[in-house]
Amino acid sequence: MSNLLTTSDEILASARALIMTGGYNGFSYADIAAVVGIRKASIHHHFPSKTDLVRTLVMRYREDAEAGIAGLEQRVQDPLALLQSYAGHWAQCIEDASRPFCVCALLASELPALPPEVAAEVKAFFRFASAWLTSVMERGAEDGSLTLSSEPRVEAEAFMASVHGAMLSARAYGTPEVFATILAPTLQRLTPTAAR
Amino acid sequence: MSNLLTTSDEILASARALIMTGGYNGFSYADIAAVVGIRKASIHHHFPSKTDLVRTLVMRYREDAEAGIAGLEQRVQDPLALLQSYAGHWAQCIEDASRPFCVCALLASELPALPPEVAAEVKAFFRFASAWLTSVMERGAEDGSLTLSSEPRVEAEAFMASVHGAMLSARAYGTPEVFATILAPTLQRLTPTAAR
DNA sequence: GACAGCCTTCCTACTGGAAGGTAGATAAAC
DNA sequence: GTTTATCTACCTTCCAGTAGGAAGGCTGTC
Repeated sequence: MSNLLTTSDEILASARALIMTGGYNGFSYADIAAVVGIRKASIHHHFPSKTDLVRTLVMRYREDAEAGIAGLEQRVQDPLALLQSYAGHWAQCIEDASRPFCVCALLASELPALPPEVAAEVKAFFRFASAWLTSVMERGAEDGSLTLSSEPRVEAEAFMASVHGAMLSARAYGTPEVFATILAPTLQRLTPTAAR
Repeated sequence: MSNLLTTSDEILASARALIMTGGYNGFSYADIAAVVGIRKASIHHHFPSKTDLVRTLVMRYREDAEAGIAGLEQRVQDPLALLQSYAGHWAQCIEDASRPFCVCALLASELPALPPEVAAEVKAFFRFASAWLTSVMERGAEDGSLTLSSEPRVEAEAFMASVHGAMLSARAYGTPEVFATILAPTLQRLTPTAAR
């Protein structure tokens, strides 16, 4: 086995790509098998049920996000720059079509139809993202690097909603630039007048 | 037939409710049959294929939205009040769980996996909503009832993104109030300082 | 008014294929 | 020699969709 990725990782990666395009009910074990190059039954060896597979996938997705955020926080301290990096990250993912949609945003839209175990993981992702953005808003309000017009918590939720809504519009119009176009004024509003 | 709704209308209504909870692949003809109280085959008489059914449903959804907007424009002239009514409409729909999600927002998230005919109708809905919101922003900028920080087009896209993102968050957290919480600062930013 | 033919709507019964999942064998790895 | 990973073969259930027919209503003609 000269491969860098384990089979289980390949299964997760292809499932993630498939979910990003069509959601939970938009892919099957047969689809994954075709991409990875193994048989359906072999997938069941790694993930007994589809629920197991997607729950693991979402857990891993959140862990990756947590690691990404931790890394970002080490490189960047300024709250405004953090928000810009976050938005910029997604702008790039959408524009180069590498990760055209947030897995958890897509799954959240079909939340009532998801297996409860998966739904719980999706909710956990939202809570994590919200908590991080709230902490960024709090730091920005404190050191004056962000101009908030509401409490940090509300500002964080509104920011996350803009990101998700902008993703949706970019997909609906088929024009990736729309994402950056929508985020630009959102970020500008948070920028102190002195820094403009 | 003492019924007020035709069977075809009942089929469309139950399909709409089912799509709102789980998207295009989240329901089947059998699900509709169970709700409406007829057999699967009878649905095929009204809508030969699932694509036909959903395309018709989205077309009708857009027509209803157009009629709703036209009615609103007759009752309300002030641009800010129009935006407030629009947001308030959704806040109510989400809070009383009657229409907990926008059909087109949900379908847009799975756009790449939809039949092309359905995808085209979803895109048309986004274009309509965007055009209307842009016209509201333009009128508001002209008569001073709205304070814009970008061009009307951009402001309209950002507003729509906030609405869709707020819907998603309300669903993800399972707390309908989040929708209004997110929209409040968005509307406040558009309100002229004198009117606050 | 009665009948004939047609149209609409719904039915039962079915098809082929895809879904998620299982049983059990094989072969290499530890 | 047990564990791990994969396979073939199969199961059950569900899916969208079809065939063909029964019931009832509408309409035109005598």
